[in-house]
Amino acid sequence: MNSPKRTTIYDVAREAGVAASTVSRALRNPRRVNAATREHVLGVAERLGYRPSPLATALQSGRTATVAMLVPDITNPHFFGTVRGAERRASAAGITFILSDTEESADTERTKIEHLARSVDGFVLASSRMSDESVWELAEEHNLVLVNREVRGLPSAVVDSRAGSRQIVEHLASLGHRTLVYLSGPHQSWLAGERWQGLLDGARNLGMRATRLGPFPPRVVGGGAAADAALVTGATAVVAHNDLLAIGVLRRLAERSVKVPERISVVGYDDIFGADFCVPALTTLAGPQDEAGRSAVELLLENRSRSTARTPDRRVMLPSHLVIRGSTGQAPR
Amino acid sequence: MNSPKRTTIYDVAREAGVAASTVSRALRNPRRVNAATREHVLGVAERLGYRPSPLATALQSGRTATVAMLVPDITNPHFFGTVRGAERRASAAGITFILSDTEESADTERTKIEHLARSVDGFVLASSRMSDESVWELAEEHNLVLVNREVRGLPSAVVDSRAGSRQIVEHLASLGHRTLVYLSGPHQSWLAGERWQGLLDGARNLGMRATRLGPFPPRVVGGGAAADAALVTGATAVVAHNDLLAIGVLRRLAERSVKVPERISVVGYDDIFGADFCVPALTTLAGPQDEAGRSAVELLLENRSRSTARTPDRRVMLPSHLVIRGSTGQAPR
DNA sequence: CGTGTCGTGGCAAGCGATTGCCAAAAGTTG
DNA sequence: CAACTTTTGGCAATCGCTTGCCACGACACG
Repeated sequence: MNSPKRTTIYDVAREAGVAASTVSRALRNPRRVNAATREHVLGVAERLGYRPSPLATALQSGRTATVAMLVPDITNPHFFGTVRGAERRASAAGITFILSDTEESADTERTKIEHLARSVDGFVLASSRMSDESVWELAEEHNLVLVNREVRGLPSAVVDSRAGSRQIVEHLASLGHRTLVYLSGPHQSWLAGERWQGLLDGARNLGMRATRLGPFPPRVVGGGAAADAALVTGATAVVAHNDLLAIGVLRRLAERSVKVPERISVVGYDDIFGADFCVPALTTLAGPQDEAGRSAVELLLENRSRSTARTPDRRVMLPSHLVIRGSTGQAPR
Repeated sequence: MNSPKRTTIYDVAREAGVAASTVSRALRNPRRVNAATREHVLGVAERLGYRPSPLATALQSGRTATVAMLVPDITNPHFFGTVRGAERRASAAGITFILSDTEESADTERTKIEHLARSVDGFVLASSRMSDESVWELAEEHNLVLVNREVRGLPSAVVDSRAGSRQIVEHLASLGHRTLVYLSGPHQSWLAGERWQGLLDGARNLGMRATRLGPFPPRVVGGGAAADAALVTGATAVVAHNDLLAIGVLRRLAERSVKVPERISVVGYDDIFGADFCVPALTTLAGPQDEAGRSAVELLLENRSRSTARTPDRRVMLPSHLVIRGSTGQAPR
């Protein structure tokens, strides 16, 4: 492995009979050299199979053409769409994409940022678990864009959960439900707060009663306890923090022979893979998660200007929509 | 963003009253400097919040402490486990993890490798779509480890599909099936070949008849055509290239009111998320995919020695096991 | 034909580390 | 105490590329 020597800009320069600087310019700054020279240099470069060293370029110019995305848990299907969108966008721009798992920990998040800081142009923080202050503080030093999280003055791409949550409530109300229980996600999750607020707003408007339980681990296994807890509240509808949890709930309810949706309706968030073929199929709030990832990278790219001048905080808010399936139905009477 | 100036090794050197080289040694090569000086330097470095520049280090030393993983399609749940395992392992070793999607294309694969070559210490190629020759050729120049793919003389980590496929056949035979049809995956997929061979072997041993159909796109949508094609063969059991396809088949069969497993049994591969809660739950060949990812990175790390001397080809073969669920049953008579 | 402008290309100084080589200091030995 | 070895720290080159600055020639203009 590792060829003895890769061809450098100097090899090209020598072969083409010009200075290294000219080669560099021919490559990066076309208008700075004579068209003819440029052609020639490009030809030689091609012939020699020259490939620039991203490292050297980055070291010198300060631009790494790399972005990193930090995700609390790559295992969680919730993030698949976002990761995919971000990767695609980066790749399309010829930007290297680093993916890192932060294990649901704010500390790990901070550590990784510090660690990667010099190797990337910026970070996409998906559902960051850090406090507002921490994020804000880090943003002083690093180029950050948030996904599904908002912090005063920082660029972000979020899928609207509030309006979506209100849609959920309206949907439930239209089916005759008068009470709902929200099975909350992680304590530090901004999204969980948003969702709850949206539900609360909606409930208030429609005169429904909404209660919150949890937090529960936002995974299938969390659904057991969540379902049991939900049942004792007597609510006719449960809204789970995400589809994973909702699927867990569905499973537990089936175990306990509680009919869905006859006896109780279940709603999730994210419309992950599988939400359409679990039984009953899950009513869920779908959103363009990959679009969020895409936008985030885009914002990052815009921001690459090294000016300390904060760009007018760019925020992207993406609409969500309710996908109605078999897990919601008329409230029992 | 981007603080005006990050502290460099020189800042530390000045502040500590030593030469830059000493600082470098204190950090990397402890035994090369006096313990006292070392303490002092480390203290100053700490106080100044010094963080080495991975770029500079890499440029000089040739080691980037970075690995890249190339995946045909990050969207495909099949790879989630592998990606996760690889990311975890890299992260644990303090190694930066680059993830890239090759869009099921051998060309993209090659391009990306070429592009990243200078920025990484090696590549993990998951289910590479390149020809044996291409891979072999690239391996001359780059540090490669394959996942779920074998090429003469190259290190690889694979989940055993052959033995697993035989298990599948045995299982089906024990249920009285006499014929099975394999719904094949992508043409260039090595794995598809392995699986088919395993099925064929098994069938031969047990006197069953096995036929192959396809290739089909290994996604849920591929299941429609696949199911229809399978039905006309009259086989009582279908083995789909992966769970995605199997789930698509299940769905199509349900649409056509073909009872599973009464009328026909369905088997998948991978045991992806959802395989346990689709209806009927899917019998599938499960394997430690994350283990494969983990091992691959490990092999890469071992190989980092820049010696051109090929290390004794390390291969890791991981056992798979059959998970039997509701989609397989007694053959109809 | 002198002078001012532009268009091009080269020189050389970094970017932030690592490392071979050398020399001074310290320790060892007879 | 001389001669020698070992420890320890510094100098400076190097990795491959970018870019500010300068110089040279061509061309335009009066």
